[in-house]
Amino acid sequence: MTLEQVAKRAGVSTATVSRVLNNTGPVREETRRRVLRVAEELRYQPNRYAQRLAGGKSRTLGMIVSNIENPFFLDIFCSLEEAASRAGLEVVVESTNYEASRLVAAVRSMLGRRPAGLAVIVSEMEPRLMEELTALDVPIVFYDVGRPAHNITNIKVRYEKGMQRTVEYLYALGHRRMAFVGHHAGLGPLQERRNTFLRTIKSFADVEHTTVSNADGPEGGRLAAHQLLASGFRPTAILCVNDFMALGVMRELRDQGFRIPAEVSVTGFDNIRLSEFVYPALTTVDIPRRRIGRMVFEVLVQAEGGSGEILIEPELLVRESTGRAP
Amino acid sequence: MTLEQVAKRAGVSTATVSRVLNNTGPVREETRRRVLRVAEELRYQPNRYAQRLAGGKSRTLGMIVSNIENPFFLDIFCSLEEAASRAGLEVVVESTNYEASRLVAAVRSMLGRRPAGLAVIVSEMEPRLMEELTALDVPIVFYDVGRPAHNITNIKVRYEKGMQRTVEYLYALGHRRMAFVGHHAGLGPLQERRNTFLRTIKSFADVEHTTVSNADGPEGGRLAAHQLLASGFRPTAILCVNDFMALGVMRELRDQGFRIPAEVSVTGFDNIRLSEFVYPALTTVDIPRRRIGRMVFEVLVQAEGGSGEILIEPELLVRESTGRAP
DNA sequence: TTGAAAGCGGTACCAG
DNA sequence: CTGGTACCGCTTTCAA
Repeated sequence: MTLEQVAKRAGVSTATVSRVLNNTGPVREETRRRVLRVAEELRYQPNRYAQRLAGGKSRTLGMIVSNIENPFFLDIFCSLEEAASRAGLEVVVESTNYEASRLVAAVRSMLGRRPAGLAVIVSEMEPRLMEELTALDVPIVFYDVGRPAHNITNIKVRYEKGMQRTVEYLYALGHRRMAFVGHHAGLGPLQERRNTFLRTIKSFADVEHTTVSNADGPEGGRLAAHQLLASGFRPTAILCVNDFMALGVMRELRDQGFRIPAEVSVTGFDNIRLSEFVYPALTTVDIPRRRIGRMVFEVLVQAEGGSGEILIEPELLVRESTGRAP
Repeated sequence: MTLEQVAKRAGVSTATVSRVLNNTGPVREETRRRVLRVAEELRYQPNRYAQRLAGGKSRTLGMIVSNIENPFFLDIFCSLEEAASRAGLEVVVESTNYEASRLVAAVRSMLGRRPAGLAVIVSEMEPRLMEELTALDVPIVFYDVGRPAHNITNIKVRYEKGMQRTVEYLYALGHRRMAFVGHHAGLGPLQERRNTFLRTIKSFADVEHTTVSNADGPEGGRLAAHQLLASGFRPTAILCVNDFMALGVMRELRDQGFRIPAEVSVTGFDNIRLSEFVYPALTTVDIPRRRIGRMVFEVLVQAEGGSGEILIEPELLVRESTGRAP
């Protein structure tokens, strides 16, 4: 089913059909009706590829995330998508599973779509990618990775601040043996988080500590906790790099008979919606994902790029999974 | 950056560039190298729209789901995506939020992409949509809704069976006051589930029961439970239409001081991965989402459509959220 | 082994 | 108001 067939059947030119379908340019009311009717009858659906090719300006935003199954990323995607669709834009996502090679492939693939903007919300990075992207004139937003540059704006969360607050809070509750559970310790931003933990903890001379790492997600969290406990270390508090992993950590603790928070306190990071539904409700650090999604939209579409850095202040949320050290 | 620019710079025709980039047709080794080098230098990225338009056969699958934030749908998407990308296909998703109008829009939008196949994993339906789709020659898979037809295959879960098992199980544990928590009670498949509950329960003459409905998701589950308890009815078991809502139901029960399962038993449906990480681990009915994702792929791509019905047998998984009636 | 050129299905400008 | 037509950027014959 093509525009031409519709045109033929309606006895008009393709130009006219295009005009009525897109409400562009004047068309006699009667003609309009006729075309509309035929298009309806034929169940005509414009070929999007032809449309884009001919059309010029792009109507799609690209978004690359590390792990779409982690609600943190999913939430950002959903709010971006919401804002975008309100403006008549579509957003296509791709998930890299934290692999730099997939990130490169994803970026190339997105670029092939000639997007109106690109959001790169990932933890992995490939140095040459930065150069490549810097040269482009597509508006880009990075989260966590990258540096501001022409047409590139960065969104960064003051992770240290959240971490610091958390450690101080736990310390005040009497905790002196803490562990950090993370994932992909080799990737820049994630390594940095681990280091932040280490740095923070060292300012308290009398705190024993350790860190473990496993896959992102509840299962990874569970395995990490398992490793941790198997090592013989007995933390009274476990700080997780994100809520998603914290879910698994709590499960493993319970399976091994530890009460939360009576015997072990657990904290997360992100404040995914699930975190207040689990039991005990998770003490965590809020990162305003919906706000981030909207920001991404604004930077990409309304500011049409710009450049610079946006800092987000995370906020400690005390709930039920933490308490006085035993 | 276009093919032509690459061609010009490499001193060859666009045809040749196309050949080397796609590895189609013979090209002298030296020419190939030169073209490749230039393409690299120019960071050439083919325009996907032009490619598709010229190319002919589609390399994309469309998938429409009711609520991408519900892990049930997300899991199916991820496994389909996995299978597809292994075969060099991409899949684009759209989420309807259970609105029939959005379903219609989503289908049209997908059709505009001239997909190689379309998966419609939703609970809402629009009668005229069925006709429209039946006329098409695109392979289609429905889950939950629709009827088999030419090029249309249906995947259905024997919901009654799972429900029956669950009720029997709870009955055997002594439960005589049960409630069903659902969402979108007006939509066919969901209404059917509620009815299944009602039908099943009626075969046990001495069971008091009721049903409530709210939005899909933990928050909806919480609100539903709130309503339920506010009504004065005191169920000893609450059966949820899915795990996602069950999370919220459990939270509300606890907030109101009920112990699970000592005072109230809770069951879910789907067996999303989260269900074994929450506390208490959720008794639920397994629906093999990854298998469904793979099936969708096979039907769409390998069988290139076909038609018929695929039945899936769900299985009760007893975990910690259910126990003897108090 | 390579190039010229005809589409693919639209959009939009220019005449009429 | 409407039609003719030149692209958009790539793939794919068909000849050379």
